[in-house]
Amino acid sequence: MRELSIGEVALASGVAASALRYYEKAGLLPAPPRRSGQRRYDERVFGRIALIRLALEAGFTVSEARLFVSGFSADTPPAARWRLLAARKLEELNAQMERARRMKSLLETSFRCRCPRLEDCERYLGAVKRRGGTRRSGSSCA
Amino acid sequence: MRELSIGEVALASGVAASALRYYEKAGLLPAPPRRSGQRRYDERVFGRIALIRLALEAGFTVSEARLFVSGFSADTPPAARWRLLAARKLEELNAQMERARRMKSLLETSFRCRCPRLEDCERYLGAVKRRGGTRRSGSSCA
DNA sequence: CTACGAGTTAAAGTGCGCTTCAAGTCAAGC
DNA sequence: GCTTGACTTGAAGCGCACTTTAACTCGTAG
Repeated sequence: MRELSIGEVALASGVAASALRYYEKAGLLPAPPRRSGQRRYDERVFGRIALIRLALEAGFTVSEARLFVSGFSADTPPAARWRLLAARKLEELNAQMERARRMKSLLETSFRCRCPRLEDCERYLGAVKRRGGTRRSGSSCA
Repeated sequence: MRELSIGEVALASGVAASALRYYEKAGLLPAPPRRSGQRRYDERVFGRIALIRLALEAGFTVSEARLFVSGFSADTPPAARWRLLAARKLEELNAQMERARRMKSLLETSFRCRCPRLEDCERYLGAVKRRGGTRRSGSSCA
């Protein structure tokens, strides 16, 4: 199990060294042992980093991600708060997926239609908003 | 067709008046006619606002959204750039949905498992990352 | 011994999407 | 005439997630 410098971890993970230091200060990454002042990581850090990136890219704020990874790593589990966060985030993820789905559908439709007027496609948007299908409204977007 | 003040539009749309002014300056909303200096909107603005909010909430930047709505409204259509943006955004939306799906799956699983150690669940995360299923890895997370 | 590259810190800077502020205009009501 | 409240503008401020900067310490190579 090699010991890795912050530069090596940055290179291998694709996350900048400055971001890794920032995550550490923010309580997302545990402070690794130092060799003459320099951080030495072991390979398990990659799992943690992947977890952090997934959470952040899924829309968690840094402090939400902190609670998430700390609750997740089960030392001092603040189970109640963790579950509350998880439940809230599940709803947000559903909303996010729904929005992405609607936007995709709108983009795909307007990609292939030569919709002459904004209004027509807004009517489509309205349809998308309410029913969410890829079906087309009777009135527009040939 | 009533003429609406910015305050009325803000109230009805749920978007702050300051944000509406910002959208106008940013070229997302057309500048409406003024009555003694004050903006007067008609109801069609709500469609535009919904379009803008959907795009922004789906992860478009303001300038992407500007291209999107302007290309969409078909006066001076910069079709090539529009289609390029649309294609790129479709990919991003797919990535976003995939991330949301993975995060959801992780959250749901760890919600109901009393996973004792971070590593085990990271192994699960690895499984989620590679295969993306809700299936469970042989080794962890009872 | 010197120079170099990679690391260290605290603090300041960045870009985005707004929000807030300060100072002013306008129409309506008393 | 005066006040009130909603509006106007440009400019400054904010929160977030980092990045950049400045000044410094190490270990290694020449």
